[in-house]
Amino acid sequence: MQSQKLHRLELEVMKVVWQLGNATVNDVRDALKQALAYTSVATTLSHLEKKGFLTHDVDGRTYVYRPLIQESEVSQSMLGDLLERLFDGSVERLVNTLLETQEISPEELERLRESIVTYRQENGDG
Amino acid sequence: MQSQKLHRLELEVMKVVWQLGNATVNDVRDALKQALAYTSVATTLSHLEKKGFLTHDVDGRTYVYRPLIQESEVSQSMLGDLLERLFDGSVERLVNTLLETQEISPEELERLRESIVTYRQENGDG
DNA sequence: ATGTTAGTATTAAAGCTTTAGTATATCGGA
DNA sequence: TCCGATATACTAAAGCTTTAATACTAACAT
Repeated sequence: MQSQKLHRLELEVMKVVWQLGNATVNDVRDALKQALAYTSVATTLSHLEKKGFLTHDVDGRTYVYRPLIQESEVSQSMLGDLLERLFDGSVERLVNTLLETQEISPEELERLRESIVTYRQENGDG
Repeated sequence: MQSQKLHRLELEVMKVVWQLGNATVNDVRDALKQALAYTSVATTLSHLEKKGFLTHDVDGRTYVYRPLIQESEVSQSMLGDLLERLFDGSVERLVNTLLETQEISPEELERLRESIVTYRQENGDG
């Protein structure tokens, strides 16, 4: 697996496949918000397979694609990339930017705090 | 200002200009890690100016570029975009991904916790 | 058997960023 | 004044993703 970075359309297509578990061209096409020609979707799936993100099984004439990489791996990779490029690797700066710009409910803030505390405990406090 | 999303090279160039406050083509060229022809940097600066991210003053024959947009605006915009596209807008999922994948020191974890608590207090606790 | 339909394979156009060559202008020194 | 150096302007090639047309193939209904 190379870069684990996906472009806009590639990511949207992968999201559908992740969601459905496996998917044909038509499955993906139907699930996409964006209206695309059948062949556009097929080409994108081919690309993703060539890049190693997907593979397919054959069902009659039809290819049934399934992921070879987890959504979490891609999310981690792309988030890590943005962290470096935009925030010079500073998690603190990134999180503070989120706090400043996103509307976060008190409940979610509390869960965030708990996540951090839990994580801190699990990984040795000092 | 349109999309506030910058591509790889555009972002690297803007980072230099933000850092220096203002910059000539040579200033940017010297500061970039990547070796590029003078004209490549000049073209990129022109593009950024056409897109409204920069403007320039004239000093003799030389253009001195300066930002028209703050780094924080771009960071916010691009992070928000990733949040939507990768985490369906869930700050919690994004932050948990950071906790799982990034090496965060106990000190930084503590500062993160404090940021969240402070932010929660400032915005009405429930 | 055969024609229609529904797949995939192949090819490439369109649209974008990156990269840089060439042309042109101007400043400054001999 | 004239030449070299250095600056921008203009143009476009290279490399990439997105998009889709066309060609090809096989299944299935009649």
